[in-house]
Amino acid sequence: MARYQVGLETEAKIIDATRSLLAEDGPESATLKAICERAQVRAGSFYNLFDSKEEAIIRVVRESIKAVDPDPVGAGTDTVDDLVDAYIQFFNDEPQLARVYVMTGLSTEATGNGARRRFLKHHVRRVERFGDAMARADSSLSANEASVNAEILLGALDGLAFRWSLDPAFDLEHYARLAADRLR
Amino acid sequence: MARYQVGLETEAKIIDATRSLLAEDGPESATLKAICERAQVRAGSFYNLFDSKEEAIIRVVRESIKAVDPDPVGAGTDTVDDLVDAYIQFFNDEPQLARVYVMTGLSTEATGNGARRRFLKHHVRRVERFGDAMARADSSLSANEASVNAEILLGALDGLAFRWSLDPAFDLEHYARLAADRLR
DNA sequence: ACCTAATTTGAGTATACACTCAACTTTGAG
DNA sequence: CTCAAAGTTGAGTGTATACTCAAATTAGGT
Repeated sequence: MARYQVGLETEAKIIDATRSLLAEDGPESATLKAICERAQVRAGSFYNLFDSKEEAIIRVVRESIKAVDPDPVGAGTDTVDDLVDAYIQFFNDEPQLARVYVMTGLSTEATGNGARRRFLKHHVRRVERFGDAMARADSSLSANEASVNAEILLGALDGLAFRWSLDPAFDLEHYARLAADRLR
Repeated sequence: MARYQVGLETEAKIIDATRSLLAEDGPESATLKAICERAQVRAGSFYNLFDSKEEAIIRVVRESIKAVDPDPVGAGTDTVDDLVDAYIQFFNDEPQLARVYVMTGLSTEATGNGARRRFLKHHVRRVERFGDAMARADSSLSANEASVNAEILLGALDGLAFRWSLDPAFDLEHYARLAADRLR
């Protein structure tokens, strides 16, 4: 039989609870008890929908990784500015997911050891996209040079994003644009 | 009565064990059991020397924060290159501590909530030092401009260091120098 | 209205964790 | 050598954690 509406809603409540907990205090605080309390659900209900706590956390982390780079199969038409704008917009529009991205992406806990590999793969993909955009903008750039430049720019963006996660008052948008201008 | 030699040695063994565990797998894996096994010490001995597991971890984290910026009361004579060199040297000479610096600095777990504040304070101090060096090198720079530039350069360095922690084959030295050249 | 499968419940299990302590051993200054 | 303090031991405590399951309830297609 197909799934019921209530089940889908419960699932959404659990994911919402997990996301907000991860964003507020990191993976350490996203215990089963905390998730269930916030979602207004009992443990048995959780395990009727998820195989493990990890599963819920990984879903949120994947969601955040996906959100930072919304169109990974882009036809290769976006500019560096487009990509930087998308990055900034992600932090403006989805600060909760953005915090999850920085905290769990950078922490390698709670999501087990595979998280490192997954995040690295994601990073390599992004370097490619940025590198392609850079090569398109400056035809005198070799593919390798473009890739190096992309690596540096992405390093700077991620470093500044971490800085923001330490102190939400940090004007990420301002600094990210400055960094992008100088590392073009 | 003064402390015995054996006690000091045990303390060192515990700190060594804690540091290597933190460097290998992050704070999550640095359990009391793991620390004691690696240090070849029983739990009671640990608690004869440390008030809590936290204490040992914080000692190592402090050690790493200190090592990244060895002379914070410098007489204001170092150049940006000096500072970047010191950063690179830290990662070359003390890769274990460097991993702890990146992983725990960026993760905010295991060391409680105060870790964020402490790390931010440390960061602000470093921005000042880099900013001062930049202002010294280019007298046309206002204090504020120098501080902004320092923030961007440090963001890039930290982002690239994180990249290295994901993949030890990443040539941090190369990229860090390139970033420093372009963000001077 | 009926009936099956989806969903919920909450008490219960197993385990890993940080930490304690009373008895014992070792250290090293006098 | 003596002896008090420093250090060690390891079984034991309490607690938080992730996870289970049989029984009860609810959803929704027919």
